Amino acid sequence: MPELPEVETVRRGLEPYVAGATIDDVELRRPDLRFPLPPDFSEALRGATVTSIERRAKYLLFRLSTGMTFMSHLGMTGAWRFRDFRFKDASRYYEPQEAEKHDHVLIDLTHPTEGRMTLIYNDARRFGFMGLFGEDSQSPYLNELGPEPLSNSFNAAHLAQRFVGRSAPAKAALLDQRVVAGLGNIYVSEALHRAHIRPDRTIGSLVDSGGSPVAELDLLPRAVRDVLGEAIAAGGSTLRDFRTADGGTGYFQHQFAVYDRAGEPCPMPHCSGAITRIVQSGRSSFFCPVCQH
DNA sequence: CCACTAACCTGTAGGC
DNA sequence: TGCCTACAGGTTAGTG
Repeated sequence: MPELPEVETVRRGLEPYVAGATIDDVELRRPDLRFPLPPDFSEALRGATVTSIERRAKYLLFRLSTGMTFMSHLGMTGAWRFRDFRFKDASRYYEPQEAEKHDHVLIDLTHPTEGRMTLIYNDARRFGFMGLFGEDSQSPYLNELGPEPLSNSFNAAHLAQRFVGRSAPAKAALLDQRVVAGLGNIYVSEALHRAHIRPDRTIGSLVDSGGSPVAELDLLPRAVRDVLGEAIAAGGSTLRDFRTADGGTGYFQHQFAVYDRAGEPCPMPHCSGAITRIVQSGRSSFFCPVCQH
């Protein structure tokens, strides 16, 4: 499900209700997610106050008053939703409900002004996982990540340095979280289309003999930033089951230029191409064979 | 180090 | 309706 824009949408949805809230209780209904939960997981959370919620790449980071950080990765189908039975705002009232299928972790919270609520982690495929650490650098998941794509450290010079002399296809290189952190299958296709780079192009060809980025590679960081920024503004993309914490959907899927649009005309102005689907390392890529090279 | 495949797990859509 | 196959937004372990 979630790439960077969807995770950022979740973060923004949780923040007003979870930041400042104290964790009263943790219930593990099915703790065998992609990786085992830390043994002291529940104990570390119980009684702590969530001081802030941050995002790094596709990871949600709940900073705790104890100095620890509780990390959540949503995998393909992970979602956090509220079962909030005492919100002060009546328009946000949800009926108390029985746990639903694939509800794996339940966190009871009390917020000083918003009241009590339960935060529920649901994940049908259980590709999501959670972690607990004191410093980000202690987390093996975080400490090898490449730059945030919305930060200044993500630029063409960085990509040229990572791409020089390598034969991997552009698609695989941008999915590699060590190169740039937060892109997934949708936004790689969209960004490569904007930068006029075919997903099967060898990345070494994007660097000239002096080690400098060629013209298309110069376009790529801006293309990535633009598409992610627009997707965040649209609340992410809902293909099948992505939901914000209050049950809403994203809207960016209506603005896809290429993703899941095989056979449709290329939306690039003055381009006569038709969107084509190919499979790379077992996953779909979409591109325009006319304006991407 | 690099490139590629298989695996993890469940649900759904489409063909017959 | 049932059965079968293909595919799905991610990441890691294992293989050359």
